[in-house]
Amino acid sequence: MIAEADLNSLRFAEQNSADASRLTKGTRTLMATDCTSPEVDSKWKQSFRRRLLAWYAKHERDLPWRKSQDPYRVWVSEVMLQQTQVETVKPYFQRFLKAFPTVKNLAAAEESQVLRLWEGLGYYRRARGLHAAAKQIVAEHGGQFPQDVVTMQSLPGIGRYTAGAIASIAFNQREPILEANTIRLLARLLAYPDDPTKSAGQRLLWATAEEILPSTNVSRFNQALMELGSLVCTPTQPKCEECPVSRHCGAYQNGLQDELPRAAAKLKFTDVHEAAVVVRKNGQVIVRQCGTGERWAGLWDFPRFAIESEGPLFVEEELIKKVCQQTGVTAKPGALLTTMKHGVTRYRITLDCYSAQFVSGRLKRHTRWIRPAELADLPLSTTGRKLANRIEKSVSKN
DNA sequence: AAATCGGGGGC
DNA sequence: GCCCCAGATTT
Repeated sequence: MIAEADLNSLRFAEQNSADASRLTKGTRTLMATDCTSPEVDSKWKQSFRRRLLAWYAKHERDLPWRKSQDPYRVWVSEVMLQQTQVETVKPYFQRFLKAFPTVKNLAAAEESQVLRLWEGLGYYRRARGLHAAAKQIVAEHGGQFPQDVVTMQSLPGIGRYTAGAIASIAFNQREPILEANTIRLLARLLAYPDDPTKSAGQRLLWATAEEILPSTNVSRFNQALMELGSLVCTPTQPKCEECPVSRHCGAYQNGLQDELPRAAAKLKFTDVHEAAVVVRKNGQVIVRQCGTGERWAGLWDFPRFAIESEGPLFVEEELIKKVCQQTGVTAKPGALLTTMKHGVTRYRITLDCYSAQFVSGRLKRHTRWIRPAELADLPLSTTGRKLANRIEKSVSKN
């Protein structure tokens, strides 16, 4: 472990103002504001670009969204890749593009179908935004994907990164990107001593991402940055001996590659106890569609709520009351079917799944009876799907 | 500036 | 268990 004093002793620490024109190599500043000739930093950048692109020519992965530069494909892939790993996205991307090959197909789709294909990817707001944006592109841009980043960022789900990614990757525009891989890579390159995800670091790294861009080949350059971050400049045990730009890297030159970037503060989890209830009547069960503003908006779910009370009797009472509140129906809770533990952002949830028998009452809006087999057509949350599969099994056994 | 939104995979 | 992931949006 390197002491904080060592990190702060880096030349970089003195330059914490957002000045991306100071790219460090070792302890020397290559782009000093005062006396360095423009040629030096120009050479540094040229060398960096050339080595990066040469490396990428050898190591570029064959990813499904790289088969063309169709902005629609790039867009869908970038949205799916937000906070989601490449390997996870691959099969979703293939299915999605098969179902909706063009922006017009997507715009014409039912939202439930879009969500069904998104099921399991998480952050379902992305799917709703993608669908809404597709409609907007058809309505306002004649089905043609907009080419400038400002217009792109007016579309739901497209922020600074995604706009820069589409503009550069699909249209080869000189627009910077900054995301998980390149935050890590650039933070090491600059030997940035603080948490690079905080606002000061973000300002600096965005400026750096812009500064190092070539004037041509931006599409490949930005992808190469991410690829290098993903394959070589990894979070732990970076493969610096394989890195084409280790000679440009402040962290490596100072032996700090295992210490940087500095980790973000850990967020604390809150334990929550929830229940989901399978209310049965005549071989059907109750599901409800989550409304706007709720978690999982647009998805369907079993009656589900937080459990406040302790002890089986009190819990049963609470189940009855909250099922009625949510569905309008009175039901008698039965067996505990299963318990699942899962995480939703900052919550650690213990989910108890109960069976219950319909007693009386009529369903509220956005709530319906359904045969378990038909649940296959509805978008559910991951835990909802697991529970649904369990029900179908027990039905087919009986 | 900080909180919120999910879920899977790696170690 | 904990860390991490081709971030965006709201407060």
